[in-house]
Amino acid sequence: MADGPTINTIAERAGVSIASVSRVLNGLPTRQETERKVLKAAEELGYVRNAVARSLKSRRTDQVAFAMADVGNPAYLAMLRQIQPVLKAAGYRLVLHSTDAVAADEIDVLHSLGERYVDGLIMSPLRVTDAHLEMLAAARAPVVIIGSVPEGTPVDNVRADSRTGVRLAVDHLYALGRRRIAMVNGPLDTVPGAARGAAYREALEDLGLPYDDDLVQIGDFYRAEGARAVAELLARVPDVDALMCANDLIALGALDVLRAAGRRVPDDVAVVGMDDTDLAAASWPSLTSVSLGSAERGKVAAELLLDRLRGGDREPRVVTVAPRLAVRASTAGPAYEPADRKEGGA
Amino acid sequence: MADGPTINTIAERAGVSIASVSRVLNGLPTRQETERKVLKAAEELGYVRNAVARSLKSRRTDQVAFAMADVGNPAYLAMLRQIQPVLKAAGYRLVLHSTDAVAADEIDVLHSLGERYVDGLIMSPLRVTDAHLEMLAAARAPVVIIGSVPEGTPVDNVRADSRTGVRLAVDHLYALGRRRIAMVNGPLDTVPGAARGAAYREALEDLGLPYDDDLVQIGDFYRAEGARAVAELLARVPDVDALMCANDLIALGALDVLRAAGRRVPDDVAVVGMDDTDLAAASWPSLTSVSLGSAERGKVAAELLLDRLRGGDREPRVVTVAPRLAVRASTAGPAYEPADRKEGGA
DNA sequence: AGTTGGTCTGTAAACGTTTACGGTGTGCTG
DNA sequence: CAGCACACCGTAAACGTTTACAGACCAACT
Repeated sequence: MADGPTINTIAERAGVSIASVSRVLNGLPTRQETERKVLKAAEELGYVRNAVARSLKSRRTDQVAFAMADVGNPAYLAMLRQIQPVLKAAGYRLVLHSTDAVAADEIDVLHSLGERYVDGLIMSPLRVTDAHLEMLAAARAPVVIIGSVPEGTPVDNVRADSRTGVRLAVDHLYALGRRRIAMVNGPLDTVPGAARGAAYREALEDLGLPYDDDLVQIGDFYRAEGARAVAELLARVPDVDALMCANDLIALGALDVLRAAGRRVPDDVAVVGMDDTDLAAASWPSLTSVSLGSAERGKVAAELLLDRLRGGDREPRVVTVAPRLAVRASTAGPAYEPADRKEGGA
Repeated sequence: MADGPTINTIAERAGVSIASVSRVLNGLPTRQETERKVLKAAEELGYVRNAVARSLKSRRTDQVAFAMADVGNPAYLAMLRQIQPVLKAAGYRLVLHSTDAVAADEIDVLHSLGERYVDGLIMSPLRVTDAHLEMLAAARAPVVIIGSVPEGTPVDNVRADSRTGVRLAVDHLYALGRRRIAMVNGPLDTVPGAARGAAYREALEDLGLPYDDDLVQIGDFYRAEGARAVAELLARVPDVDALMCANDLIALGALDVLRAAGRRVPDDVAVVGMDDTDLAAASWPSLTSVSLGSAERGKVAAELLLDRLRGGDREPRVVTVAPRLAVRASTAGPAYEPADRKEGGA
């Protein structure tokens, strides 16, 4: 691992100045003869341009960071899957941060923008505190936030619409004739928990269905917790005929419990999940799920950032991605089993 | 986004030289008074050290790259999940490459090591060509390969053991009394396909079971392809009582077809997948699957790389990670349904 | 008082590029 | 043949750090 050749080494060997070498390497107009000598020397030496030195001079790194709350979470992975190719196509490298859902880590990432090791940042914070807003206002590089940020914050912003998402699901269940539609939610002090709970209530009201406290069960966003919550719910309101779950994992837990209790899905109880993760198509019965467009949000975020890196000095933009209901067997019956999707391999 | 303060700005404001500023900022011994002035100025200016300039001088970037074949593939994601925290804890940033399973892209990544934008690389190539070996021999930074690499290649190497993995599964099926054990494989010209096919044959021989061409069906590593393959297989050998699938997705396809054909799992036909992805625990019945230790391979690879970055100049090391059989309901029956795993949320 | 030793600080070079500027040589025109 | 325009090239500065080296200062010793 001896020291590699630099532009100086080439200059010596080719008998020209470093300026000429640089010009050739950057495709600036040069006499053929010089170009030939330089390229020959570079080739022979196995020269590769030092990205760090170039960055120092050019004040750009061709790197973009993506800070996700949790490397394990399928929703963020869906974003990552879309972000990666967009950046790659534009010639940027991707630096990945996992903030482990810790606000302090998110602030750290924003702070580290000052180190200028990336040209921009896409971040999906799980909650936006005042400290976040302060750092965002002072950010030393363009930032795109996936999630909601107050009006007036000087960053581009890509939002989901969980309210409409929940409504799609509830309307769907209503259309199928269900009238005792319960909600199995995660903690209400989380952003998604609160939003989805409120949206459920609204959707019922708009349909003219009574809101019944007994039909709401709070657990957590995990499979086992979801199962526990559904078990309680079934004991309390045996006549429930549909479950709106705040999450695919909760919904999987619901399927476990319903199966154990001998309730048929969807005949006796219909089940809807949220996030439309890979798990939804894999479960059995396959799970109807509300997609909040993680994938698309990732793609849009990457495109917004690229746009800004290309110099757009326009107003901060807000894009809201429309939710979509993926109807499968857990509400619509076996005819909706997806058997023919191509999914990633080996 | 005005130009940020540099060490020079601080020096001026504090009335000292840039050398003193640097010393204070790096915790080298300094007179209290100087230290105070510098820190005060830095604080007031909101100074953040420029990572690029520092890297140029120090010849290290505190970045490590991970090149995975496919951002969508759960096996690589499992590696990523382990690699990320290990690097983060050691103070390294993670640069993520997706090579889209294209050999030329992998070569590109190896080549780009010469740009010195990272201190090291973890790579999981889907196949190792001569071009790979050449680049590896000339690599300008430490590399760890996840996958197999010939003896004598000067890089650390973390291997799976799919042969033993397949044997674990086949032995398990045999112990359950199955004697017509079929294999549903992916293309034989892929590395995993070939290895798993050969291992299946070996395992049967060692158990004294006859190898029967009719019991082998080639499809592809996707769910729909798996389903198609299993349908053909069932038509040809209706008395099959166990399916060894080369992949979890194939196995999910198998479950689809068996259900449609009215065969009970595992009573009539037992099913085993490979890779032990999240999908295995989510499906119903839950899927017995051979884990080839993707997660652990990622972890070990990260640790090996860190070790080398810390200066170890030792021989290249080879670590083989032992496979593990995750027994679930698709072979062992409902008692093995996992109902209580905590999995990632929101 | 002159040396010694020690602590702290400043000057300047270096890391490997890019690029503004001015100099050289060529070929042309008058 | 003098003069000019032009194409090409080299010198040197700059990007923002780290660090080797030497200078300045002070206290203490002979």
